[in-house]
Formats: sequence, structure tokens, C-alpha cells
Amino acid sequence: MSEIPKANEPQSVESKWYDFWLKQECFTADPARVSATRPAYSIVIPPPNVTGVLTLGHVLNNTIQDILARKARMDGKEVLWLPGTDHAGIATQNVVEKTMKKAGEIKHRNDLGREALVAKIWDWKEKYGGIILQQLKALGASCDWTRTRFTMDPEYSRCVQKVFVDLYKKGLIYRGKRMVNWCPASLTALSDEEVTMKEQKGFMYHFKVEVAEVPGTFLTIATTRPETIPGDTAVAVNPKDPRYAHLIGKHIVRPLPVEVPREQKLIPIIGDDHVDFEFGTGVLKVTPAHDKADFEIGQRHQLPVVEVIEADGKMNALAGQDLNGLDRFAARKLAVEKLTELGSLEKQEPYTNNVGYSERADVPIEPRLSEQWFLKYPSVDASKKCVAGGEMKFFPDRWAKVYDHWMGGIQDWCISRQLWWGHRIPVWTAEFPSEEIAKQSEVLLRELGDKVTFHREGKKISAATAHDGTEHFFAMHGWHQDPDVLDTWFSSWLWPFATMGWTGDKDTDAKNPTLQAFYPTTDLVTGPDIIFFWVARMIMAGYEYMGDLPFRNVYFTGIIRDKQGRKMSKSLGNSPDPLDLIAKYGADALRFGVMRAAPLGQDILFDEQNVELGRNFCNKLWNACRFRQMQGGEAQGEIDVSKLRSDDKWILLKLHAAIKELDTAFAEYRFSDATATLYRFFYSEYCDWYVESCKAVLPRPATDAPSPSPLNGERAGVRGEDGQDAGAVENTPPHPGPLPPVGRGGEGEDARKAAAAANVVAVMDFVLSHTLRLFHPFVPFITEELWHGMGYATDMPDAQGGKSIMHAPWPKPFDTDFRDHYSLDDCYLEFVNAKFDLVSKGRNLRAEARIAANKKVKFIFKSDRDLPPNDIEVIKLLLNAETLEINPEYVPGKNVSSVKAEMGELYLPLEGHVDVAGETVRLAKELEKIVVEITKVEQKLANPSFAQKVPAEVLTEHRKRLEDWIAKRDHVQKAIDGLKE
RNA sequence: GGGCGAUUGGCGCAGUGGUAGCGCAGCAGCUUUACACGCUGUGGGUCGGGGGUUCGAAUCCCUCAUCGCCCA
Repeated sequence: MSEIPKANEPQSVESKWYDFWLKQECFTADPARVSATRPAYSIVIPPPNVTGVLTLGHVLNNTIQDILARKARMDGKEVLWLPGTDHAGIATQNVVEKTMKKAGEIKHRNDLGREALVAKIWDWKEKYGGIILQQLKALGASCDWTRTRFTMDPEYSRCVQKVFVDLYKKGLIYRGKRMVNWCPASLTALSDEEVTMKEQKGFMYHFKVEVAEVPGTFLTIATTRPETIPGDTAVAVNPKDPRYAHLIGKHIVRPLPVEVPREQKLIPIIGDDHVDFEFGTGVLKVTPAHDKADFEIGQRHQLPVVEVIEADGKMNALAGQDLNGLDRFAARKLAVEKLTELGSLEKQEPYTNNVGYSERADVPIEPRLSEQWFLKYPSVDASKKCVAGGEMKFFPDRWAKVYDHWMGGIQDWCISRQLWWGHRIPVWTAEFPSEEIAKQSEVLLRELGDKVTFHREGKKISAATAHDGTEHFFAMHGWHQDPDVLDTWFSSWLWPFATMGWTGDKDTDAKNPTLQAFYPTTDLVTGPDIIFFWVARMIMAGYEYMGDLPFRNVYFTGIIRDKQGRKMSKSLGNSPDPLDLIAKYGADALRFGVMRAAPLGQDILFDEQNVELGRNFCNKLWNACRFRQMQGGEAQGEIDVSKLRSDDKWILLKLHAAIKELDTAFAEYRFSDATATLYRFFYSEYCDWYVESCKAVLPRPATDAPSPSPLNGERAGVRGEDGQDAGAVENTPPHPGPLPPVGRGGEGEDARKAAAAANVVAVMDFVLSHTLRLFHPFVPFITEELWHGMGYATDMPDAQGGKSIMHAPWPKPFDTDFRDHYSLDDCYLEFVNAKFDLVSKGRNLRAEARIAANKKVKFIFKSDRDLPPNDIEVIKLLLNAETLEINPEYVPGKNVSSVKAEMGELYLPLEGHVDVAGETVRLAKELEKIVVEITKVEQKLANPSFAQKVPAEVLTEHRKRLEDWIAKRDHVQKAIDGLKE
């Protein structure tokens, strides 16, 4: 048999258990198991990009979901955590196109054509599409992988089409020529949400133009975009502006393009209320083709729309021969040069403004007039109400305001994209030779009934359909399908129900067990950056198509930043690969470290130290179990109430308190509070105090005894596929014989000691078996390993932890019966706390006297009460005392250091080598602090209105506080006097 | 310009009216019945500034400042 691993070895343990969970189908949700006593719990994963790789953001987000899912399983719920990926239109098409260009396979996507490129992307998806899901497995994510969905699965695509057709039928989807956000790099329209405003340093150019009708009169125009001058079709002033109002109706000479022969175009001066007096010079150049606000002015005044910038961001012939073919930014420079040459440019000054950038391609977007599909949002009122009314809760709740504000002012959603990868718009059009023939076709279409929705404009018919047969029909009869695809979010907004097999047919859906059991979902965990993109839209789709909200709670994570507070980015190189961290520290360590650093509603400053801390924590857990295991004895023996020591009751009460705290933390989604509780309970309460106190009872290990029973993976009872405990038969049983007799007392004494030790071990088992369960959602692998290794799984029914800790019941705070039975009275908390206060103060005395921690010394304790022998033993052990003399009559002589504790006074004779000067200084300092405190309390009590107005218990508390401080002062004073003698 | 959030020891955070706390880092000591990925002890903060309410303010109100996010 191998040596005891001194440290936890996550690498082998983690993959072993993940395989086990999969084989045992632990993550598979079965709607048939849902009942009144076994409620459903569901989460749908925010689908990562199919080409994505795991980032720390995913780690945070998915760890939270896993914690919720695992906690719900332990709460006895039927859990569905539904995973999947998103086709991510622009991002994915870009990746594949770029790769092919780099490899020299194509120069442009047109080299391949639509069908071939889409086929290539599918190949790519098949090859690399699963990567991120595999990585989630390394993290321990307990998703139901049998239900993995992709937004372009055939069934899912069918949902998208159905919804499109339905909204089209309702008149909410329409096609129109509008100003849209155009991405000149990706060559597609974008929604408003895909545009991020960035501050940009540029120039404000002031140039003058002559009024044609009044030669010699000039107007000065300020602009940041002189390259668009050739597209100007008017200049506008505010009709109330006394400087310019009289010029309305006249014309100016447009300086660009420079016409050859030189006959500059004249454009009108118009009056428009929307012109801001204050901005620039108060004269606005109007470029209807290239600016949203200008377009609206143009509409109001019937101005011509002159496009001078092409889709790819290059200037065209209408911009004049100087600018023609130049990129828009190069054109800006040249336009400035031209204005200078003409003597038109008056000045240019540095200017910072906000420019919309394409979120994907990171280039400035170009407002552009184009024909696109738009959606007028459905179910807006219900969607607003459910959040405002508290039916759906946001954590932290301030996001509810942000949501409400956005919902209050939403604009129609531009849903078409000029891409090939995605859901193609299910609309076919045909232009017929004559209106007559078109009308005949209408009759044919009408025969198709519900399957098709159409409308005719003259000779042209557009028809929308989500029906297989009709698609075929259209293809056969020479109709043309709209070339555009839908915005990716137009598919992901259906995620909560489309992933569950929604069809849109009421009868079918009513018989869909998954949908019936798991919709609405319980929790959604996502980043606030997609609150509009995704969350808000899912809510609207939920109401529109399911008649109900899609989730009850939304948890918004923070953003992961580096320890300097900068966002994680590839270019900064400050984004560690989670898989490297998992390889180095283990997934449990990464999970715990990240969760501990992630308070609700705050960004997370990531530092590898967090992960290191997580690893240390797991190691501590490992070793605490190892220590228990070294004691031998039966697993989870009976606890004999009559043998419970104060320390045993104390740790049980602390466990009870920890469970209560955890319940609160979970109810409020405060995960960092939960980890803080676990950390404190386990380190400070269990390891530092309780285990140490047990050493007063546990037998000292015989030096020549064989190695204690090992706790390692081989023995940890992984079951084979047949459900049998594969390892148990041939391996040594986990628990060796009874505790060895030790000590020199008689037979009775030995038996008594052994029984006392066995009882302490039983308490340890009780606490550890609870602790492992409390930890399991956070650190699933190590807890599963220990759960089996410690033998806690053995006596449990399969469904209650016998197979896996993930099905063990989540601990409940102890009820009155339990506490009565074990006489867990709060007085034990106070008593043991006081004991530990005494120990702390005694240890401090040792340290102040510079006595090495390993040196045994004599203490005298002047106690104000009788102490049971165990408590004396514990104090003695924890003080590392050679002897602990209990003497209520003790009068200290010279060279005795002392301290007043809650329980009484503790003395440490220093046997001659006391540093009188040093000790005097120390005590003087302490006295000083005490006096400050006394003054503070005295001042408060001396205030007449204090006594009058303060609640009685506050007054009593202050008086008691004063008494305590005075007693301490007297003690210290006595000690100082003693030193002087 | 509007809204939201933050500001507490070197760092990260908790603390919503009653003695300022935790973790990390620091310092000192320690192979002590598991764990040096550990143990013990310890120093360090007038709670961003100013004003107000109150017997009493990190906490409530006003105001200013700095940083961050969202919207226009």
C-alpha cells in the first residue's frame, strides 16, 4: 500500500470523480421525478460563443451556477442545469474567414460563396465547437450534458423561424429603410446595443463658407468630420438664433468637393429648432446620409440624401476626385488640407468626443441608410411589471432600476445582419411579370393556409414561412429568400424555452414534460453587460411565447479584473488561462479562491494568491480528515451524550451557527459571505480550537505503531458501472480496529480513556460529515473524495449520499429536540469562549516573556469557579503548560507576570529572568489604553441626556463595560506595583 | 448633461445608529499527536474632505472631491 499522501493531490482525484459522476448520470435531470416533495430547480447556462475558450469570467459565472445547482440537489430538488453554445454570428464568421485568409485559402468570402463558407464554418464548429464545454467539465460543472443545445440545432432553428414568422404576422417585424449602425469592417448593420461609446481625441475644425446671395458674408461651421462636407445638403441654424435667423432661405457655397471646372454647389440655409445655439458656432452642417440626427433634419426638410461613403468606409466618386477611393480617416486629413488650401479653414482645436464603436470589430461605426429588418418589442408591459413589482428579483437589486430605465425608452431592434453564418431570414420574395399574375399567385399562397404569411405590393409578393414543405415550394418556384441572417440575440432570447423543446404549438408544448417541469427556470446567472442584449429580451420573449417569466431570480456577477483593477484583456496579457490554474492548483482551489474574492455586486480583483489560498484551504480540509482518520475507530460511531465535553458542545453549537449563516448567505446570493463563514468555521473554530482541544483526550500515538490508515484515492470507493463498490473487497477496510489502549492506569482507567477518545472521534465524524456537505457546492471534488474516503457514504441510501455526496441532504440548523438531547445550551458557547480567552491571554504572556512556544512552563490560575478536569486539561495543553495549578488563594510574588481574563487571573512565574524594564513598559502601555477606554465610557455616562434618552439595555451595557475596564485597570496597576517592589 | 456604484489599516473587503472587524500581506517565534499549502503571538485605521441631525454617526441628511460603470 502506498504512503499516506501528506497533501491533497487534486489532479488525479478530480478527473476520477468527474468521470464517476458522468457514468452514474448524476447530472441528468428527469422531469418524471419532479413532485410536490421533490420540486424542480433549473438554470439555463448563458451560452458561450461556440468558438470561445474558457476565461476567468466563465469560471466565475459557471462556478456560481454549479454552486446553486449542487446546493439545490442537496436540498432534494430535481435539478436541470442546461448547457449549450451560441453560434455568435459575427464573431464566428470572422474567426473562420480570418483563418482561411491567413492560410491563403481565400482572399475574400466571395471566393467561396455563401454555401461553401457556411459549410466551412460548420466544419470548424464540429471540430472546435465543443472546447469550451469540455473546459467547463474540468471546472466541475454539473450540467446535464445529455441536453446540450446549440442555437443552430435544427429544432432550435425551427423555433427561431417560428417566432420570426409569428412576429411578422403580428406586424411587429417590418422591413424599412432607416439609419442604422453600420460596421464598415464586418460589413453589416448592428443593433444599438452592439455599439459602445468610446471617448476619442480628435479635432474640431472651424471653416467658413460664403453666403451666395450676400457676397462677402461668411458663416463659420464647426465639425469633427470635414470629410463628409461633400455629402452636405444644407446648413441649419436655429430660427430663434438672432445671429443667423435672417439668413434662412439663402444659400451657402459648399467648399467641397472642389468642382472642376470651378463651380461650387450651393446648398440652402435652413431653420431647425433642434440646432443648439451653444454648440460650436451655432451653424450645423447637415449630412443626411451619414448622421442619424442629420438624417432626421433631412426628413423634416425634404433634403436630398447624398451618400459619399461606401459600405466599406471608403469615399466614393460623389466625394470628389480628390477624396474618391480614400478611407474615411485618410479622407478627413485630405479634406482638411483642401480647406486650408482654399483659405476656408479658420482653426482646428483639439476636441474630445464620444464615438460609437462596433463592439465586435472595434472600429468606429458609420451611421448609414439601409434597408433592414426591425422588431417592435413584444410584451413590454408585462416585462416591465414583473421586475418593478418584485415578481422577478435582481441581485443586486440596483440593476432593476437600470432595466426599468432601458425598458422605458426602447427603440425598435434592428435584427438583420449582412452575414452568412446564422439563421437566414425566412422570407421569400418574388416579382411577377404583372400585377395580374401576382394576384393569381396570391390565390395559390392562400391555399397554403397558416403555413405562410404574405403581403403583396404591386407585382411583388413577400412571404414568410417556417414550414418545411413551403420552403421547398418557394425554392422550386424561383422565389428568392432574403439574403440576410438574424442577429444572434434573436435566437438567444428564446434560450430558456427553445432549449427545452418548445414548438409554439400549444397542445404539443402542454405535453412536453421538460417544459412543464422546468419552465420557468429558477435562477439566471450572468454579467450585467448583457442585461439589455439578453436578459431583457429573454423576459419579453418569455412572456410573449410562454405567457410567463423565464426565470425568477437573476444574479448579476461582477467583472473580473486584474489586481490593479484593469479589465482582463488579451493585449495586456493579464488574463491567466483558467486551465493552467486548474492544472497548478486544482479546480476546487480555483473555485474557492474566486468565490471568496467575489462579493455580491462588486467587481472581482483577481490575484493568483486567491487560488493559492483556495489550494491551502483544500489541503487543510484534507489534513483535518486525515487527522481524524489517524485516530482509527469505527466511522460515525454513536455519540454518548453523557460523555460530551464542553468543547464538544461548543463545536456543535458553532456548526449550528455556521449552517444558519450559510442559509442566510444562500438566500441572499451572498457567496463570498458563505465562503467566509466556511473558512472561519473550519479554520478558526474546528481546526484551531476544537481539534486542538481534542488532543487532550485522544491517545498519544505510540511511536512504534504501524502507520495509521491511509486516506488515498485508491481506497476511496469509486463504484463500477454495476453500482458495486469496486474497491472495497480487495482493499484494506478504511477503519482499522478499535483505539489502542494507552496510559498506565488500571484496566478501568484505560477503558474510560478509550471511551472518551471514541466519543470525541464520534463528534469529529459528526462535524466533518456535516462540514463536507456544507463545502460540497464550493469544492465538489475534494469533498466527494473525502466523503467516500472517510466512510461517510457507507451507511447512506444511494439517493441520500450513498452514491455521491452531491445527493446527501444539505444540513439543517439543529432543531430543539436535537439541542435538548445533546444539551446544547448557549452557556457552553460563553464558557468555552471564556476558556479560549484565557488561553489566548496566557499565550500572550508567554510570547511577551519571550518564552519559546515549545518550552513547557508552569502557570497558576486563580479561578473564580470550579472547572471540570477536562477543561483544566485543555487549558493546560493549549498553553503548553508543564503544570497548571488551580489556586483561588494565590498571591503573586515578585517576578510573576499576570493577566486578567474573563474566567479569572492567570499567573506566569518568570523564575528570575524577568525583564523588569520591558515588562513595566508593556504594562504601562496597556494601562494607557485602558485609561482611554475608561475616559470614553465615563464621559458618555456623565452626559445627563445620555442617561435620560438611551434605552435601558444600552445604559446597563455601558455601566458593565466601565466596571470591566476598571477591574482591568486595577489588575494592571497591581502588576506594575508588584514589579516595583 | 442624467443615473448608478465605490471611497474603512499596505492590499482586498465586511460592518446601516451604541467598545471599528475579517482575510491576505508584514513583523517575531515555533518541526507542537494532521497540515510549513502549517501553528502561535503581534504591530498597523481620528472609516475621502467639510457641514448638519442625534445623548451618541463608518452607519442618517446636505455638500464637495476622486475613481469606475451605464445612458444621452
